[in-house]
Order: sequence, then C-alpha cells, then structure tokens
Amino acid sequence: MEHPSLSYFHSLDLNGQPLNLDITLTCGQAFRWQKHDGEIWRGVVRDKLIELKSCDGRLLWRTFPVDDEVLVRDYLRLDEDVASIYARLSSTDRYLAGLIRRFHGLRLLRQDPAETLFSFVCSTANSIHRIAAAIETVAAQYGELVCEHASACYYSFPSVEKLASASTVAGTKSLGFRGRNLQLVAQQLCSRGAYWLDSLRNKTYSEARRELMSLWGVGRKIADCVCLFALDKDEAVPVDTHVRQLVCRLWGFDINGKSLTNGLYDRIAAAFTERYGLLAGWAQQFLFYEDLLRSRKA
DNA sequence: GCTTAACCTGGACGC
DNA sequence: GCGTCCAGGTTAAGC
Repeated sequence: MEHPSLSYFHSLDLNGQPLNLDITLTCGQAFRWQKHDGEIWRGVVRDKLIELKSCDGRLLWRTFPVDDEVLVRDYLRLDEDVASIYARLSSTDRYLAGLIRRFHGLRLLRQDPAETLFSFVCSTANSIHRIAAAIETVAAQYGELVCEHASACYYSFPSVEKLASASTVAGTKSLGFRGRNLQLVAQQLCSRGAYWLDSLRNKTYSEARRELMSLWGVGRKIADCVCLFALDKDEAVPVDTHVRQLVCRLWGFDINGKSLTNGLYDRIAAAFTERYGLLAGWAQQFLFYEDLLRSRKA
C-alpha cells in the first residue's frame, strides 16, 4: 500500500535508466542525505530541500520551498544515458561488470562545485560520519534557512562569501584544523571572482584540476573529487586510502606500507585511465563503493 | 622525488 | 579510566 504522503510527490519516468538512491546517496560522493521512514531520502541541494523515492522505474520527487524539477534532473544527471555507460564499462572488465550488476543504479551526481570543494576540504584525515556531522554544523551555523519541514529546520550550505568572512569558522571545534583550511580556501575563491569555480566546468579535466590545485589547501585528491562529483569530469580518479588498498588487492600493486606520494598517486590514477579511459571516474566509484562496504563490515 | 611531521578531533580498541 | 591509533589529505622541511 502506498504511503499516504507520497500522493504529494511528483513522478518522473526513468525510461529504463538505472537509479538506486540507496547506493547513489551513500557511496561517499555526497554527505547531506538521510533516509526517513525507511523509504524517503531527504537532503538539501543548493537552496532547496529535496525529497526522493524511487519505485517501479519511476522517481518520486518534491522540493521545498517551491517545486524545482530542473534542479532534481540536473543533480541526479537524469538526462544522462547511464545504461550506455554501464554497457561500455562492463565490456572492458569482467570484475567491474560484476560490481555494476551488484550495485546497479549507482550514479555520479552533479553537485555544486563550491559545496563539493568545501566538503572535501573537511574530509582531510577525517572519517565519513564525522565529515557529514561537521558539514551539518557549518550549514546550521552559517547557511540560510531553506525551510522547516517535518519538525526540523534545513539550512543551505553557506555561501563562499559567508565562509570567507565568518571569523569563527576557523575555530569551529568539530572541524579541527580543517576549519582554518575552509576559511583560507573560501578567501582564495573570493579573490578569484564569483564565477571562477563554475567556469572550470567549461575547461578540460587537466586544466580544471591544475587550477583547483593552485589553491592553497587543495591537493590532488580534493581537486579530483571536485572534478568528478561537481564538474562533469568523468575521467577524474580520486585516489585515497580505499582506492590505494583496492589496487593492491585487485591489480597486485606492490605498494603496501608505502606512503601515498604524488608519484604513486599519479601511477594509480594512470592505471585507471589505461583500463577505463574517459569513464575512469565511474569505474573508480564502483570499486570504491565495494571497498567502502568491505571496510564497514570489518 | 621520497619521507616525515604537524595539523585537530573524537571514536575504537587494548590494557 | 587512560593511552594509543587512526580516519576519504595537504603542506613544508629535510634529505
């Protein structure tokens, strides 16, 4: 029997394209989603609160305070031919084909570049649940109230200007030393102009990555996360401790115990590009998610 | 170009 | 209860 409140949702036909919200929203690319009543995903995207549920090949959605179908479509990349991406990746690698069957419906998102950048600045030497908690703290303190819904207040991620000028961001206890980095990155973004970050979407992957890494506090990993999760650079391969472990396990990389130097980072990323080409980032996300589940069970 | 330490916090773990 | 380790990194110094 359909949940009574679902009658207030809009419905989109997915046209046979895969989408699994449980996996897509928890696979480590976004931090502001929570599941309610066992079936509805709720999260703040830009200046809207979004509720999502998928069933029978359709996506049920609604946004607050006003309807915004364009935002939902853009965020979930619904106009992308993901089935074709799966087919191309599956034909290159039997192991990956198995993961694509197992995690069918995992999608890359198109997130706000600034929020993605700041989120991964917070991720430095941090655990995923603490990153999510810290981001909610920052949003509640410095973001704008989006709406009140179901007895809770929801806040947007703070603007770059707000983070740059908020003198106490650097002292936010739960962020630790990351608070100072957050503010420094925000100040550098301000000095580069309002559209600098968004303009990177129109550059090549290597150009966008190089520009991001010119910011103090942004290294290879964070730059690649922004490229992959926010700038449509599907060839970007963020290399972290999970990816490093899985290339040891799957591809026999003899790097156990060695620190992740720039050279090693580039070698691992190159191995992905060699195997999966311009879809290396999609492949990375499937492999990463498997390793994430493995570490959660451990 | 590699290694190491420092940067903060808090949960997990062993004792 | 206490000490230690570690978590989706980056930077700078030393070699």
